[in-house]
Amino acid sequence: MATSGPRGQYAKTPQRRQEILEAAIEVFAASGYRGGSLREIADRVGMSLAGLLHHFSSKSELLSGVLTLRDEVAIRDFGSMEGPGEERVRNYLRLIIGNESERGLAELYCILSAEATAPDHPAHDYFIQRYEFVSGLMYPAFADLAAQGKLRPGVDPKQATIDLIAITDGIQLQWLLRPNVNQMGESVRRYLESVTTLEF
Amino acid sequence: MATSGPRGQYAKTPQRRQEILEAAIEVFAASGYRGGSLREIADRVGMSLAGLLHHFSSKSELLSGVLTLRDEVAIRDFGSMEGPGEERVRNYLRLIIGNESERGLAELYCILSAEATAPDHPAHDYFIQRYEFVSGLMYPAFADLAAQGKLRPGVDPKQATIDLIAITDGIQLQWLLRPNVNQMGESVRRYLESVTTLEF
DNA sequence: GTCTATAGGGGGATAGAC
DNA sequence: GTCTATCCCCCTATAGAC
Repeated sequence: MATSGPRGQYAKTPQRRQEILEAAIEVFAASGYRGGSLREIADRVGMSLAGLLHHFSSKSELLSGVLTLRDEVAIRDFGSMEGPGEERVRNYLRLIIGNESERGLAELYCILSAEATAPDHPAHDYFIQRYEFVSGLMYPAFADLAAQGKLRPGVDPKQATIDLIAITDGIQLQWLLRPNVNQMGESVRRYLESVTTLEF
Repeated sequence: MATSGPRGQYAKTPQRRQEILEAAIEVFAASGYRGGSLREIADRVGMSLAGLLHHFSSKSELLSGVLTLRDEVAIRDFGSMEGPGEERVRNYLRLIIGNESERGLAELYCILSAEATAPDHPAHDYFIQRYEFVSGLMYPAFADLAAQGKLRPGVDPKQATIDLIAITDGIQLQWLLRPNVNQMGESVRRYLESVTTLEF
């Protein structure tokens, strides 16, 4: 066993793995997990199906790789996880507005989360945990705003967390179906202004 | 040509068609259009694949049948399309609350609408038109409420229409993934109370 | 109206050469 | 690390008997 440095389990060809993951994101975004095929992903990256399966030993493992990669990027983009409530909600809105220029990413989460409502879907547990993660990030933010008197009267932090996530997911679906009709950030901004006394 | 009575184009075995459509709803709800198979639908209704294809000549035609059937039911359930704004938003909320006891239906629309964001999906145009239909139903309701001074200051009827649909779709997805966490009607009710001066 | 049989394609995954 | 060849499964759809 070599020392667990950069030549560990996944040191074979990090670059190749990255290419495969990016192609997989495109294909899964367009056709979902069920509808997307490993052959098409392999074609896009210019290799054979068997070659791809050398790097990811099964379709579901490739999906795991995609989700892990996206989590790393998203967590980095979000910025601080420790700041005050106001900073977090502003970071959230900034992230949603940023997604307006990444249609493929919105497509990916839209189709995967819908597929993953089926209990036997390989990403079922992932999406449940993802909701818990986002809730666990935003609920304290709203609770902090409440403590500072920055929530409007009658607004419950727990409900606000649920509804913020709902309007985010819903506007994303709507944006994908009718790209011309609205901008995602506007709906999320309106929602945040409707539950807080802040301006965004 | 017979007179266009009950023995028209689709009079062969209306009951058989109905059974097939109901099985198709279950299968498409669980696995989506791409993931659902005609064989499984045929099995559920206790007939062969070829037998099924005698009633619906292709998979996409079966999907059309499902969507048409659901539209008929939904339009009937919604009630009056002509009443004042207040009645319409109340009908909308009532419909959403009613859906809480029809999980299969929520699953169906959730997965099909996500799949249908792909331009080549057989239900792509259907879901675009569906958004236009619902918008065309609810925008006049909010506009009427605005004219009666029943919208809160700063609320735009057009934006309210978009956000109402967004929160509805989003809370549905969330409900499917974590059924224990919330009730769909509550989020929609909260939204309606946040944009109007009415009580629900 | 329903069936069996079959065509014809695409899917994920493995074996083994290089 | 990448390939070709192959296995076996499931898919939609059609042909034709009953």
